[in-house]
Amino acid sequence: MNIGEASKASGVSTKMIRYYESIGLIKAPLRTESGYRVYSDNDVHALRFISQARDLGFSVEQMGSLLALWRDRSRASADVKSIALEHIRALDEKARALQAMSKTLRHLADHCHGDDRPDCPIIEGFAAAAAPTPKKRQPRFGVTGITPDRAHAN
Amino acid sequence: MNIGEASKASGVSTKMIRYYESIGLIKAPLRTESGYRVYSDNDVHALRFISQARDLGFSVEQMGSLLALWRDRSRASADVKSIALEHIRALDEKARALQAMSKTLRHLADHCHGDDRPDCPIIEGFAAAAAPTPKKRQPRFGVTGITPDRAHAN
DNA sequence: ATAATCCTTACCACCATTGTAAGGTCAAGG
DNA sequence: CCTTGACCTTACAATGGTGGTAAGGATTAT
Repeated sequence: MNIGEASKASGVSTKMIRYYESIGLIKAPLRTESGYRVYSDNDVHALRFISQARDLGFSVEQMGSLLALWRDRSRASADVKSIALEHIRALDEKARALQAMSKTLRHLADHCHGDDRPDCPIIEGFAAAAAPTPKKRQPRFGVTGITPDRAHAN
Repeated sequence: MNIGEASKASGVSTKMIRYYESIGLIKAPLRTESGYRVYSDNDVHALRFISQARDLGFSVEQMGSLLALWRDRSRASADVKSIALEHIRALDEKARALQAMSKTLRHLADHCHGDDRPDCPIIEGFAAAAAPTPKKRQPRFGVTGITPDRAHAN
């Protein structure tokens, strides 16, 4: 299986497959005479694993630990479990934060008339809410799906 | 107010303030004789607005639209509302996915012996789960709080 | 044989953010 | 008045993931 097929089979772009290899997240596969990477079903498996974990919000770095455990089957499954539990906690926490955001937003939206009067509390809420938060910003979040109408246009 | 004070007052780093200015998200402030940026309370307000929106997961691009609405109070609040609603939807969806993930992980963890036998189903579950998802990857998520033990070490 | 499609590497761009370096400015204290 | 330290200025690099592009070789299909 060459990289294109592996990509299709795993849902990971060829770009990212090579990238993951380059940072040592996956091991360098064998090559054909002519230098083509050759992947096994197992590799695809790993890629799908990665894709999955990525979707779950694991950073590439975090996946390193997970993958290490996966690869080295002799590692104690207790390790896996504890890592997983830690992730679960982080996951839940993130979901909670997300819902809090949603709730805040919804609350504001509920009090926004939705007509053409410019006194929508969403914006006031935004502007007024936060105490100067000197907390270090988390890695960005990007809940996409909003069409900005004039961003960067200045 | 110079940039440092504005930063402290708004919770936005001086770096980012300059960055936001450079991409036109905020307007270039007046300068002193010697070139120092001078900010007003209003500017701090806007910065806090940005900080807030950022925390809620709006991308800088998205904030462009929000900010435009904020600045131009005559714009229909319906615009704001629809943007917010769309964001809420995305937020909820993400939270849902996160919880599904957490649930899966927890389920797997529950069936992981936690001893030193290497047949922990977490990893198998991960690897097996996803159908090849050719969906374009969302901006990353960053469920932080896990210490990778050997990432990148290959 | 040739064309189309794939592969390879090597770059560059993006976003949001932080860091660093080299220099100018300001306020306080000696 | 001069030094010191904290601030400001710009400019440039790096980060993590990801996408794009280009130049050249390999494979496949016609």
